[in-house]
Formats: sequence, C-alpha cells, structure tokens
Amino acid sequence: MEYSYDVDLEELCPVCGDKVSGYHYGLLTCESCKGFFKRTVQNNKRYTCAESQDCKIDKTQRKRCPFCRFQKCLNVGMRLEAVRADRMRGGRNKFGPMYKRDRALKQQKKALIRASGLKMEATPPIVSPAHTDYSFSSSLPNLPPVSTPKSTLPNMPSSATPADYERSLYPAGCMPTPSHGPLPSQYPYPSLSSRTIKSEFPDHYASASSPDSTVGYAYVEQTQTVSSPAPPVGLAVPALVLELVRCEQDELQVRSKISTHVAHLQQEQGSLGTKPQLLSTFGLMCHIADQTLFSIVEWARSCIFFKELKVGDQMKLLHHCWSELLVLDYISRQVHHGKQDTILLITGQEVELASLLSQAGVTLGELARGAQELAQRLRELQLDHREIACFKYLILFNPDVKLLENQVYVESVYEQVSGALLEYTLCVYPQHMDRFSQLLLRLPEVRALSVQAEDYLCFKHLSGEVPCNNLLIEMLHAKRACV
DNA sequence: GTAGCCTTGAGG
DNA sequence: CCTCAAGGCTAC
Repeated sequence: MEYSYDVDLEELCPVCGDKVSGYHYGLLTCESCKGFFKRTVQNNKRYTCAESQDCKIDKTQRKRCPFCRFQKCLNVGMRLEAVRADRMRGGRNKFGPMYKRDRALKQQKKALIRASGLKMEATPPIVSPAHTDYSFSSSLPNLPPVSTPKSTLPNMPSSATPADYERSLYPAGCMPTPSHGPLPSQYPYPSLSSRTIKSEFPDHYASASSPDSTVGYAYVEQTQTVSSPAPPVGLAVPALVLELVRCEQDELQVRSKISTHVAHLQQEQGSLGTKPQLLSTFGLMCHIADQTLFSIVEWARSCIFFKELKVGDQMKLLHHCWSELLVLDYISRQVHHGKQDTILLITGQEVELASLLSQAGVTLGELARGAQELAQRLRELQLDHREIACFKYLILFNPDVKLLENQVYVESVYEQVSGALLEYTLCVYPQHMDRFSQLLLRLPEVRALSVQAEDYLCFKHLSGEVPCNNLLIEMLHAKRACV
C-alpha cells in the first residue's frame, strides 16, 4: 500500500497546489491564495471568466482567471466570514478551535496511516490527544467510560428535572410511547451556516457556492454492497462504529408507528364536516416531519454518549441540530431508496418528484432539488449504513454548540466518532483514501439544507400554514430564541 | 493585481 | 511569555 502521496497532498494548497503556509480563512492554503482571497473579499471584487468558468487553477496559471480562482477558493471551503469587516489585526477568531480539531484529526490520520502501513491487521486505538479519559475502549463494546477527575461528570440535572425536559420536548398530549431501549437494527442508517454568509455578504457571494460546482466523485468501481460492506479479511470494523449502529432504531418499527399516526390523522380529518377534505400535502408533510422528529429525539435519548449528558446539555444539542438530523434522515432514506425520480417517505409511500415539484412553491422546490442532489452525491459515494450512523453522532455532538456544561465531553465524542469513521473508511474502503474527507464535506451541505428548511418552515409558520402546535415549531422557536 | 514578508494581538 | 492567523506593506 502506498499512502505517502496522500500525506504529501496535505502539504499542498487545495486551490493552486502551492506550498501551504498555514491555516487561512478556514483551511490550509498557500500565502498567495490567502492574499488573493483577502483582497477579493475586502474589496468586494467581481471577476468574470473569459472561458467557460472551469479554468484549471494551479501554481503557474492561478493569475490567469481570478473568477475561477475565487470560485475554487469557495469550493474548497475558504470562509468568507473569516475576513474581518472591521479589518482588526492580530488576535484569534472563532475558527481557532476548528483549526485545533483539524490539526488533531490530521495527526490521528497520519498515525493511523503509519500504523496501517506497518500492520494492517491491527486496529489502532484512536486516542484524542487532549482528553484520553473519555476514549471509547474498543475491547469493551458496552457503555463508554465517562470517568473524569473533574466535577464535569454528565449526571442528573441540577436545575432542570427530567420532567421539565419531557414537558419542553413533548408538548401536552403528544407524548410518544416510551422507548424500550436500543433496538436491533434491520435498517440502520466540517461550520458555516449559509445564514452567516447571507447576513454579511448579501450580494453575489451568497450564491457562489452552488452545490453543482463542487467536485463530483463517483466510486463506480465499488463492488461492495451499499447496505453492509465487509472489511477486508483480517480487518475489523471499529468497535465504536458497531456500537453506534447497534443504537440505531428499527426503521420498520418507526415506519409503522408513524404510518399509523398519519392514517389516524387523515381519518379524523376526513370525518370532519360534511365535505371530506384530506390534509394538504404540506400539512401531511408537517405531520410526518413532526413524528420523525419525535423518533429522532427518542433515538438521541437512548443512544450511547448522549444519555450520559445532563438534561440541559442534551436540550442544547438537540435544539441545535434537530433540523440537520431530520434532513439527514430524509437524505439517507433517498440514498437507500436509490431512485432519482421518486421520493420515499418514512411511511413507505413513494412520491413522484415531478408531482411534488409541480405542487411545491419555488422555495420548497429548491429544497427538494437540493436534497435530491445531495442524495445522489452520497449514492455515488455508496454511503453505507455505518457511515450514516456516524454522521448522526457527528451532527448531534456538534462541538460548535456553545455554553454547554460539558463541552469537553461533547468535543471528545465528536473526535472519537470522527476518528472511528476515519478508521472505518480506511479499513473498509482502503482503495479510496479520501473517502473520509469526501464524506465530511457532505455534512456542511446537510447543514445548509437544514437552514433552508428551517427558514422555509419559519415562513410557513408565520403565515399560519403549519398545522398544529407541534414539536417541529417548538424546536424552531427554541433555536431562534438562543441564536 | 500579485505574493512574499512584516506587524499585530487574543488566547493558550 | 509564545503562537499563529488575521491584516498591512511594498517590490515587482
């Protein structure tokens, strides 16, 4: 196995391939692209491309087309909001912790590559350098050791009670049936909000990172099945990944629960008044999303790591990521469904994309199309159920959520899960060295869709079109309140 | 306009 | 203190 090329690649600027001089505006780039990006954003420059907007950008040709160069800067992930509006010099910005995580991850990856290069059959433990206390023991596929010398132990809440929590998450009369713990699984499934961009750059930059302009990646020669790829002989799926998969809910049970609920609703609606009137498509979708959200909350509350947190932190995390988890759930289903022209609902119903688009307005249409594009990208990557399980944890344990009582723990879980996912991709897809980064690049896209979806939902709510006072709206309010 | 080098200053 | 990612300066 030859891994050295990959290590070398990391030292090169992702925009032009020149030598990297450090982290600039969100990622490792060279000095010239740093300067170029700064000049462009600070001076609000607009370029045009004399060719067909796909000029090759390398060290020798980077000066030829600033349009394509800037486009590439955005595509590889340079952050507009890291350019300071007030031009203040020195100091640190909010990306500091992100750079630190990225460095740690790169170290882990290097160590892993070294280890796998030397002895592929070993499963090297992923140890987060900063806080080893939390590391998941791969020899014990049980509960994680949540031992810490400090008093930051995730425990019972001090101020809020579990009852408060349930009241806040489950509106009166909407209590779901209690969870019976993790169920055996039959259908198991890097932070820039577009809102930030929009608020600071209301002009052409907001639309600069269109999803179709990112690099496509099709693993067409992949021979393993989508549902359960087997690691090469002698290699083990990391214990943590297996544990995460074990905590997944049974899709069929969730489906039947939600289907029953929705059928009941439609029956009720139909029996009201003289003219039987079915729920509008939008209303139906809201109910389905609402019920899916219940199941997501139920999943989170019973899942490893999360249930160790105090209720306050659990709520903060959920309030922050509920829409991302909903979007991921939806996208995962479409990936598994595997059809481009129809959508599979959690209820098992299949909806023609064309008919949905014809009924939907512009915003919803854009959302549906965006989701379909992302699903297709993930389908090309042959995203498997174990990776989806990891995704859910990477979304839930968002290290960027602030004011957590046990921030370190959340960061640690994030690092452990990303480490396990990295290890898993290297073990199971050794021929695709950059699969891990390709996967991680999809998470901001999930987030972007979730922001769009939230905005849309908010708009519909304000215009009084969202059916009942449901969990969906409550989450929306909770999040907007703390932003 | 580009890009290499310099200065700055919050956070570790 | 030191670090290092921001902005600034300037010859090309």
